[in-house]
Amino acid sequence: MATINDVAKLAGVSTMTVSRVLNNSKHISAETRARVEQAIATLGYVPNALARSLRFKQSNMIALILSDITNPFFTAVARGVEDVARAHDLSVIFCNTDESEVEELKYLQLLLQRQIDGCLLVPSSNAQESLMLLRSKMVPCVVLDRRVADGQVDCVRCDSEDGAFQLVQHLIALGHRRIAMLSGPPHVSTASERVLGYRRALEDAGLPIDENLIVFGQYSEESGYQMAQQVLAYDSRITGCFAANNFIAFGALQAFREAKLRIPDHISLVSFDDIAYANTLEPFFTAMTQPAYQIGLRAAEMLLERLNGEGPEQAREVLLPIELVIGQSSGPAPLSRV
Amino acid sequence: MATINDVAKLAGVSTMTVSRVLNNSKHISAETRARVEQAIATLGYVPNALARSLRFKQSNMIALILSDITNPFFTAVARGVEDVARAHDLSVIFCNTDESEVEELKYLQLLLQRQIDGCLLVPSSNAQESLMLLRSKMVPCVVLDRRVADGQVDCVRCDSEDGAFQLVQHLIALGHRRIAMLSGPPHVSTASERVLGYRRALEDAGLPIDENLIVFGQYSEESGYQMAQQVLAYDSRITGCFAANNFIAFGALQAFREAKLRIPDHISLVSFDDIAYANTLEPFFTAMTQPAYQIGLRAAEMLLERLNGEGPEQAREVLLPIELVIGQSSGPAPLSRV
DNA sequence: CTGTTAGCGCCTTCAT
DNA sequence: ATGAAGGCGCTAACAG
Repeated sequence: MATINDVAKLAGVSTMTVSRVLNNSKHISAETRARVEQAIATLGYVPNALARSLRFKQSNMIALILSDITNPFFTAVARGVEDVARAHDLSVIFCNTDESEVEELKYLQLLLQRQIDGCLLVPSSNAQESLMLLRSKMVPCVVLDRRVADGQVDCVRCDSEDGAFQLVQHLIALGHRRIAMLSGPPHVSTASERVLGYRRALEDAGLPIDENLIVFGQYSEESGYQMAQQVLAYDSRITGCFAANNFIAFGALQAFREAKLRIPDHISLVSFDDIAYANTLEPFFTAMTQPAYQIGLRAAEMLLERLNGEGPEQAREVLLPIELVIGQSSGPAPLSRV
Repeated sequence: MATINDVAKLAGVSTMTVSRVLNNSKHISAETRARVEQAIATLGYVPNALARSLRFKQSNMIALILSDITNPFFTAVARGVEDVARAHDLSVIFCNTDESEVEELKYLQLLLQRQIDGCLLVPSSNAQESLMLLRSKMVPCVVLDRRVADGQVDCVRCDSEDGAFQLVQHLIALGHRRIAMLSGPPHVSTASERVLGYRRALEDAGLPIDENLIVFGQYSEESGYQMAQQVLAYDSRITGCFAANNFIAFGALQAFREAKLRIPDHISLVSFDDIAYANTLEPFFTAMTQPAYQIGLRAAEMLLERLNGEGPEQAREVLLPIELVIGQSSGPAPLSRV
């Protein structure tokens, strides 16, 4: 790979002159500039951004750490991030933690070595270790999707508790009384808050809460499948089910089908999801939809502000609106169930 | 951020000694090593990978260039790539081209500046410009999902023509005679090859080919929607439809629903997709499924080999198996249609 | 076992 | 308008 020196040699100038041409410095004679540009072209010279980064102590790379890019919700988030990044010539390094705090910290270590300028983080837990690490290295960070105890970091997310409340209220309004709650990892804020919303909706309606109908697991299809089976084994008469996310909902769907439970005739199933996937003409899932793309976009923009030293001193929390989309997976509670 | 020099000073040794400790060099006294490690810990020192890269002329970063991470197929590919990369301490920079060759080249330029070690590319066209650029810079590349004219590059993909052939054969076996073909961008190999397979299946069955039933567009929902409408406007009696990918299928689904066409009673709809999304108990879409995750995995492994200077001299082409999954979106052709 | 020198490619500072 | 020197953080090669 040709270096700036090769260009300089070929053009018969000093490296500084080449550097000036590259950076559009004013004080360059048109003739020299032309000669340098000629040399650049013939050598196919490409500036070394690593060397540049070393000088400037700025890599123009940011990290996107999330649990699983395979989840359409996070995919949309990632796309929002990438669109902003591209517009600013930032490169995005992406990392899947699979909700493992250990993986998250391992990644962070690697990313700090790579001198990332900033970090977008979907925290795998509410432990603040990652945030403290980033702060100790003065690397700006914006937390996405989830709440963290730490009060000093920007955060873009939706109101999980309220969303859960509305979803369960929807089921209650349809006449459902025995409603299962299949949630994610308890240390993840969205999972615990959705349970809180579930509880509040039941209490609000004066309905009893059966703790055995509340199950925590993983945000995965397998886990959703297992949780649904577990709940059915405990009480086959449930008529409603609230899955804390789309993967859990798919898993539950499987379990219900295998149990010969028709949706929504025998059982209603509601969940959280990305808005894009629910926005069809006749959505199947009744879901609380979140603007995933916007979450990524907004978070990336906020990170950019921090990188530029802009924005208010204190941490900001942005709550993006959610919307209940009613699909075919929820309907009136059946009068009786075996 | 503390540097290696700060550590050296604090430990009262030279920077080289610190470097040796960091790289687990043998010839270090236990006592010195301990002192250095102590200094590293108290300073919270993190080695600068950029400086290291500059020395080694190796960044340990690879690029993943694809059309749209939002497509579950590519998401699964990305996940496969990332899993391999993580296992080898490589970082993945990801880029969406939206099928634009211009974007692709712009990205490539940026990535070359960042000194990526290798590139995984879902080419936006069969133009070889990108490949020639990479080759001129000696950056190894593996092409994913699509065929390119260039015969000197490793490629991991599925057999689109054969898959299309089987899908259309499936429709024909069900009695369908008037089958629409909604494809992607004509310069993308998967799009053109799926049309070829479509043609071959019809010819094989001795059925006439109506060129007006073959439409090219984008691999997007909107485009699928429009193409379906266009085809319906031309001939409302079609009973079968082959969408070249999942997004097109979704768009077509919308259009058919709006036209009050029930699936599969009035019209059968088949497409290509990722295997994970079709592998449910009762899949809705009849689809030719591709092992997306495996494609990413395999491609990343092949790239790794190239990075290590391994593998055969000449280019390899890996064809991964595809599988027809029959869902509820295809059924016997109706006897008559309005 | 440890230190010195030099250089990866680039750019800021100071000369000319 | 152009060039020379020096250093960003790191390590290979060579001392000692």
